[in-house]
Amino acid sequence: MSIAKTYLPKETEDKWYSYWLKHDFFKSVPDEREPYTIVIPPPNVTGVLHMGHMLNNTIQDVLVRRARMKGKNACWVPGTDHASIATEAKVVAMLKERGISKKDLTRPEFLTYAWEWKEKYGGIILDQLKKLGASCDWDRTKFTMDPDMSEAVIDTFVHLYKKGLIYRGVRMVNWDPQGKTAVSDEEVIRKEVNQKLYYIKYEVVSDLVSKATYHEASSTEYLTIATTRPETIMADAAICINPNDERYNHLRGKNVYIPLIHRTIPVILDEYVTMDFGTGCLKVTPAHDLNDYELGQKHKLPVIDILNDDGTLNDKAQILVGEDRFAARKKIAVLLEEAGALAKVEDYKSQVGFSERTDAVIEPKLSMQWFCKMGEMAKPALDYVLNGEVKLIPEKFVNTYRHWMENVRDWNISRQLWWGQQIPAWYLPNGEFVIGKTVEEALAEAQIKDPAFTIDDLTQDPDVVDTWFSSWLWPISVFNGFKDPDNADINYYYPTNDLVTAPEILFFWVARMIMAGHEFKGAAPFKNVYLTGIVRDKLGRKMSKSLGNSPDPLDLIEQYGADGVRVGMLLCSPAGNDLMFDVSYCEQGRNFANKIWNAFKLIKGWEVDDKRENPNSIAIEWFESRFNQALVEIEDNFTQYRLSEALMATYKLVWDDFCAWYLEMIKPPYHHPANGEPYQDPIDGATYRATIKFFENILKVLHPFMPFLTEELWHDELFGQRVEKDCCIVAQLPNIGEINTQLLAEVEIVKIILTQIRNIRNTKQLSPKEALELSYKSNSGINYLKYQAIIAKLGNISQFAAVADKVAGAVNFIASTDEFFIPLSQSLDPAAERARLEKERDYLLGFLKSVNAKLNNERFMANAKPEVIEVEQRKRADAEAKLSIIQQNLEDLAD
RNA sequence: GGGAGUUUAGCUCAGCUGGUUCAGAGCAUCUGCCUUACAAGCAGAGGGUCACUGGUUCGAACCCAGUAACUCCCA
Repeated sequence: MSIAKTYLPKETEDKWYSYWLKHDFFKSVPDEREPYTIVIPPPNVTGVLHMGHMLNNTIQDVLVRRARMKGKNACWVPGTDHASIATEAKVVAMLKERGISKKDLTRPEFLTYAWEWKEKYGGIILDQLKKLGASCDWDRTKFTMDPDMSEAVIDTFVHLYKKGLIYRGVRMVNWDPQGKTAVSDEEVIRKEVNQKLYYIKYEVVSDLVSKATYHEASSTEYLTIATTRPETIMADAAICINPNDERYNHLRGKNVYIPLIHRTIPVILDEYVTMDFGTGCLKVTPAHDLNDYELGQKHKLPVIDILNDDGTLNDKAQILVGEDRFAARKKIAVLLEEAGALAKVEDYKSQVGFSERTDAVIEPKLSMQWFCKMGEMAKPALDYVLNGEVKLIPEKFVNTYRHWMENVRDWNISRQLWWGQQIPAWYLPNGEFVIGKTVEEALAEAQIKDPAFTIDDLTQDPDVVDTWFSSWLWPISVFNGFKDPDNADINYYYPTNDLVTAPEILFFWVARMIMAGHEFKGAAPFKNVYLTGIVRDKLGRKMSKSLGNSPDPLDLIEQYGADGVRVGMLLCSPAGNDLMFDVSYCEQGRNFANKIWNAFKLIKGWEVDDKRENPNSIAIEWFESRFNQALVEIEDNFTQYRLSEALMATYKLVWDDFCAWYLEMIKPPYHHPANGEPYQDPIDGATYRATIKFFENILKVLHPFMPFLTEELWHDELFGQRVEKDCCIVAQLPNIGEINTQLLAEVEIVKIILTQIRNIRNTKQLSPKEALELSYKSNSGINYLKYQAIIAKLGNISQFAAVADKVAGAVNFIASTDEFFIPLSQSLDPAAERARLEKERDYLLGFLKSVNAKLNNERFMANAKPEVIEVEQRKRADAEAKLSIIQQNLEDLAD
């Protein structure tokens, strides 16, 4: 059977993924090995795979696969979160399509539909991850609303309530009128919006006579306020001026009428008001603005809420009742105009909050919510990061983290939704509430207050807790660490090792997981947090569905293969930096896979002759050293979580060192007899076996990056018979062996010699087929005879000899401090030769000057470290040696 | 307005404690090659005022101060 000309991912990916699954290679159970654990950042059940997931999960899979190959018991726990708001919105939309309205359903009916939806769509994203090669232990797949996970949430709520860390209070919340729920500050996206600033005239109440009995136009006085929200004037509780603002001295202690509704409100004084913004008069609307609320509290102003939950005006507004807030804004502007109360309208830009989930404009709204106190919990969570027990990668995020934790606000954990864990609070007929894990427990609590209470007296709070209130428990709850806190899994896997996530949720999620870890396990949930960047397009725009600038990850896999895409993602993803993604990176990944495939094809095609001598011992020894050197680099990069650099080191090892140099060195030559068929020599057994060993080791190193291709090749008969469970995925990474640094350095010089020879061929337009003669004059003491075979083969050199004197009339070049000569039939161009030599001489003279400047500087000699001085001296010696050669050549040219 | 970060080749990025021939890598570009593994390839080459201005130092891409542009977070 002939081997395909290029690597064909489609023929291998599904095959090996099923094979891995069938043999339980992803499965982890506690044993005596060291554990390596990652819990997946659970994607939303509403989601489909996007480029951010691709990046994030590629990184996790690379880390997990590598740990597995280092002999650790690797466990990657997958799962999804229930995403209250997003999912409820999806379900509501689905019902609407079917002509069902949420408000016609009971809570259990609605939840039945929601679970149906989750069962149908909730697993899509996990199935997509399989295409990428994710080696999760699927038997451990969790969902944040699994019964045990929900139980942990409720237990936690009760626990924190009893500790006094959860309370109920009226607060100004970010209200999403479309989702009809409060959202956290972090879920509000601020955008600059073009608005209008309305200048509205409030009539000052005359203190002489009541307006009804005595009205004279000339005596009417107005003050003007500027607002972007004229529809809220009906909720005004006061007008505030700065006590230092002399313009308004005369207004102190007075009252004004709200236009249109003619309600009287006082003028109050507070330094909070900015004198030079607008008119310097501020309308105070405690129900509809956070700052106004605080101002209202301070001055004991009434709170008049004129908005319904859906953003329409209620009857407290008196006018425009039932109108949407934005429609009301337009209409009231007209009404004010007609009433002569609108002084002017200006264009104005300001920040407006939008709901991350529904994109509705957030309405600040007072409501009764449940809160979790953060202050006490933030302190230890900050310490874990500051003292390095939890490492953030890259480190720059420590500052951001600290800033947030030092200014943390209490966490509003209630959501006015049905999809999620219902808050375990029950209200009594008198308005008091009790907390209990179950209604029975709640009843017991209630009966402490009054033994007469029965279950019928209890009404459960209809709200659910925030989804993050589930996911902050994730690293503990996936191992059943709440119900059974001493079980084998949690004891073995917790704390986990690495968490890979986006910086955007450093606070929402990472910080809170650390808090929960401390509170419930007394230990941080992970040791390292690797923060990935945001995937952007090459214009730097964030990839999003609405922009349509995001490729479909599954299409990419289809086009470039999973391995190609994985390589492509990693090539452009330094930790913590956004990455400018472009499909050309995947193309590079695919090309790399193809390169490896072709190296395989080459080796596969060789005929072996065990009777032959091994002519390649130097090449083999060299590659072995080079391979070990690369292993050190790669290990070092992984230790520092520099995954793209680890990949690049691997890439160069394979492409440059193995394919371009090693394989070319050992490749059996072709012969083209004058009469007869061309034929290739067989390869000797020693070289063949060494090469296969190298290749197998390379497959291991590549495996975490390119699992499918490596597994496919691993099972080729080239490597002998494999038993069923002998797979690349569970192979152990090679140990780092000896590195012969002298050999490595000398081969670098040999490479320079070969590059020079090729260069000469190029510039002199000599065919690679035309053999050349090479002689050399060694000053360095390098034994070039050792490398004669390699130089002869790769340079197509027919004669290679040491000479005592320079060869006249030959092209020459310098490698290290040694001189090389190639006699050519064509004569040299002395002018060009001179120019080349002079250029090189000038460079060396300049270089020497700078080195000498250092060495002749007393303060350098006094201050620099001895090894630095040594280096400088060697630099001088080398430069001087080269210069003398060039000088000599120039003189000879002059003769 | 407050805080953090970034700025190095056409693009994406390395450059660790200031000192290796230090100005690098990959991609892209250019030139020449269909050379029996690979044109998704091979061989070679070009490409940079290290954002700008000062300072510290024997020595600065690196340390300090200021300036500019961009990004993010908070208000």
